Amino acid sequence: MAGNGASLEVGFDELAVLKVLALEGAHRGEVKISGGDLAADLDVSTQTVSRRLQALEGADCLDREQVADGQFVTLSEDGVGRLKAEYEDYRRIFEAKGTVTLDGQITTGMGEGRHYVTLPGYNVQFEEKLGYDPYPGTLNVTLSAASNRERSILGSLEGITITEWEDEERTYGGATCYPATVEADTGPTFEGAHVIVPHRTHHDTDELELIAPERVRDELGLLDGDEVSVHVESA
Amino acid sequence: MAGNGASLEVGFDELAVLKVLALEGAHRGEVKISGGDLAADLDVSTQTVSRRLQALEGADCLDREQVADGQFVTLSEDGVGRLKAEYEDYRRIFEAKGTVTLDGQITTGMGEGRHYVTLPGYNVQFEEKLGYDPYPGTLNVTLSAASNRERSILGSLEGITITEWEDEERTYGGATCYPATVEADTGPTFEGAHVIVPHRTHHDTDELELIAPERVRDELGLLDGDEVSVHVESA
DNA sequence: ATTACTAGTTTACGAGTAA
DNA sequence: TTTACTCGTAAACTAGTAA
Repeated sequence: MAGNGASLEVGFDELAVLKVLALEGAHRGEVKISGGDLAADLDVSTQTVSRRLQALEGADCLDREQVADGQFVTLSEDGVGRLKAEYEDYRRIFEAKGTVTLDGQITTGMGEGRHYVTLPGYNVQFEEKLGYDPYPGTLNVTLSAASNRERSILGSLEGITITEWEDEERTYGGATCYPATVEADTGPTFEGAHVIVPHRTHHDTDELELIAPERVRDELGLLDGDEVSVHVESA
Repeated sequence: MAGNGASLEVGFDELAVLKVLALEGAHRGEVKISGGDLAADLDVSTQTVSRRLQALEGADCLDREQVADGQFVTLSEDGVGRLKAEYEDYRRIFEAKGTVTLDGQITTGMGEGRHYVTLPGYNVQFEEKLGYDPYPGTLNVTLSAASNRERSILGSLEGITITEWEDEERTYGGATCYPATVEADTGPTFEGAHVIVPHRTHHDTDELELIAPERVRDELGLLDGDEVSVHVESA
């Protein structure tokens, strides 16, 4: 925490400046620009551009060499990295990427899965839409911190929708299924499972639930705590 | 200018919200989220999230349906369009796009090109890196307003770097070359030329300089004012 | 022409509160 | 729990000036 002068934070506004600079080629090498040009592109004042460039320089996102009528700017590795992270986000959004791999440990759920999977309103849909009658129980995986952060990528995949239904007593919420392959840390894999994501569930869980025609635990010889990789595909 | 309540402008901060929503799949259909989750993702307060969602809704970037414990959000065509525009920018930056076409009129430069092209420090590099000894002179094209705006895309193409050099008197700056094909308005084309962009040049010029093994003007029968399309490729 | 400082104003923020 | 108000404060903006 060196006592740097002012706001050296790189927010979305600063990122926009980086992007414009990269569009001019500053990620590839030295590019000459003037604050006025940037100001016009970004629709802000030249003073604001000046400040944002200082912030970016202070955050080691770019190097500058000022001359009489402008400045030469080169994006640093850090700067390009930030842009690349944004780019990766947009790719995840628009290029329905084929697969996502999530890592975690086998865990024992609270038995809810077993109950729900056997309910007729769901079971009929599983047979119809997934093509099999699931083993009465779910394989639960506690995701690693990194994978849990990636969990949201599932939303960008094509899923198989299980619609909500009701009986005389209550309503049962819908869910989305994604084809998945379970790979045990020790080598063997199980194909033909599905990740099932209930629509009405707390977002802040780090558990992934899967269903399959057979009991995956038995097929792969999995015990609680065993590491697995779940390869999720687009439907 | 309808007297809308407050700041309905969609800035980069609001765009960031759109992006997070899209990562959750909101560009594909209804997605359930809570302001708190978004606030955590974006590292801002829930109040700010609330305000930004209102701004995005006011700008017709998304539709919302609020329920007791959160809200269902769907990105509108407008909202997805804004994200797509961003994505296109990032693609231009990172996916060295194959070709760019710039249009303009043939013009007579100030003869500087002829002088520089023949200097030994450059000539040696041309032979080595481009594979030919250029005709002693440059083909100058005054770009149309639209093409001049696209000129910056060149920076995102892979180029061939001509390094700076010096003699006893002074230093000669570097440049970047891009393979190019010149297409005359009348039909004939010349392949095997190169756009040359000096590193130390004013950004605000609307002239494009090309070098080639032969005199392109003669090969294509070009006169000042003739319209040409320059197809620039990635090296 | 630039860039960047200081000063004054506006805008955006987050805490608290209500529904 | 939610979402969205009000309100006091803090941050960011633009205008003007200097280098």
